[in-house]
Amino acid sequence: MTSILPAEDTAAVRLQATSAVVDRDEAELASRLRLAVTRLHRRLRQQADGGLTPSQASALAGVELLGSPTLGALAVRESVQPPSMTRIVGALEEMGHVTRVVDSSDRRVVRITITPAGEAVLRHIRSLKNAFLADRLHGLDPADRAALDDLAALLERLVDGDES
Amino acid sequence: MTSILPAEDTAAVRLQATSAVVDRDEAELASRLRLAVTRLHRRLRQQADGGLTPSQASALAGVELLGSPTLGALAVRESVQPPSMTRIVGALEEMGHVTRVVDSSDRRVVRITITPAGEAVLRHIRSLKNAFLADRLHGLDPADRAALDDLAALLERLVDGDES
DNA sequence: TATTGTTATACTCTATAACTATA
DNA sequence: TATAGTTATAGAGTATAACAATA
Repeated sequence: MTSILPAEDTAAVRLQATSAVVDRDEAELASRLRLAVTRLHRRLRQQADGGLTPSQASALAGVELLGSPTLGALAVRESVQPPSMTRIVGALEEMGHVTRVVDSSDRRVVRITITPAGEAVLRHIRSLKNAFLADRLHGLDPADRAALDDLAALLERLVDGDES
Repeated sequence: MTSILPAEDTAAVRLQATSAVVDRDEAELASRLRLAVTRLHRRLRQQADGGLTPSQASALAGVELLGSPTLGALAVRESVQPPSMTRIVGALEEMGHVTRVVDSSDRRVVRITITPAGEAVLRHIRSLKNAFLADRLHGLDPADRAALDDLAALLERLVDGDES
């Protein structure tokens, strides 16, 4: 088993970096990440793990994480417009994975709550071993998995915004 | 400036890992990556850097990387079906970023070649400093950027498949 | 017959605009 | 008037099926 990480050391390059070089490198890195994410998304799109599309799975995880968010708050987290979230939540509700409850103190507001069935689906998704990515990751040594943990954390922070 | 990478060390967890735990961790990691990529893709979708959609930019980069690939080979790399690639390439051709040339030895085959204008667009995209991701990455210290370079390489390998 | 790519058509996801209900 | 969410409609991206050209 070989390491999934490239062997080359970039320290020498960094030592001679000027500010302009740093800016250029950052822009190039951003471009690489963007292209890789675009292609990976297409691969992931082709499978509906646990019967959910990627968007539905992401929204359901968001409902769990945020804890009965309003539809609007969920739309913000998922970077979609409210009408799009109405549709996604409608599909999840039809499958019995969430409930939509009108807020008693402000009846314009709808709160989305995950159901036990929804929790079960999330557990199922998180345990899938034969999905595209799980297959790619299978059998990595601990060092590579640690790097991947970092990568996942990084991607999550990049999406959520960097308030630190 | 703080490090973009998480501080916690996962080594302790790994040391006590049994095979079953490793499998479960891999599945969970795959799930995290999938959800993060889904949401990040939606953020990236909202901007058309350099006048290209993410799909067009990815295909154009693929043409440059593969070096005048056939339409079919490009479709495989981009994980889309041939009819989809016909459309993407058609758009790129209309913009003058690629040319479609019938192969002389097998006239069923179309070779896609990047034009000087296409190369210029790729350079432009790679130098954008105010795109969503570039903005997120701006100001990282060299150590973090080095880590990010590795993570980008890892992400690219995950998409391309792991033939090592 | 098999293969490469295109055309025709339909589906999914998301967006904007207009609307309803509530504040 | 302003806000939260929904409905109506349209656009982008991709897929499958059927087809044309070539091998």
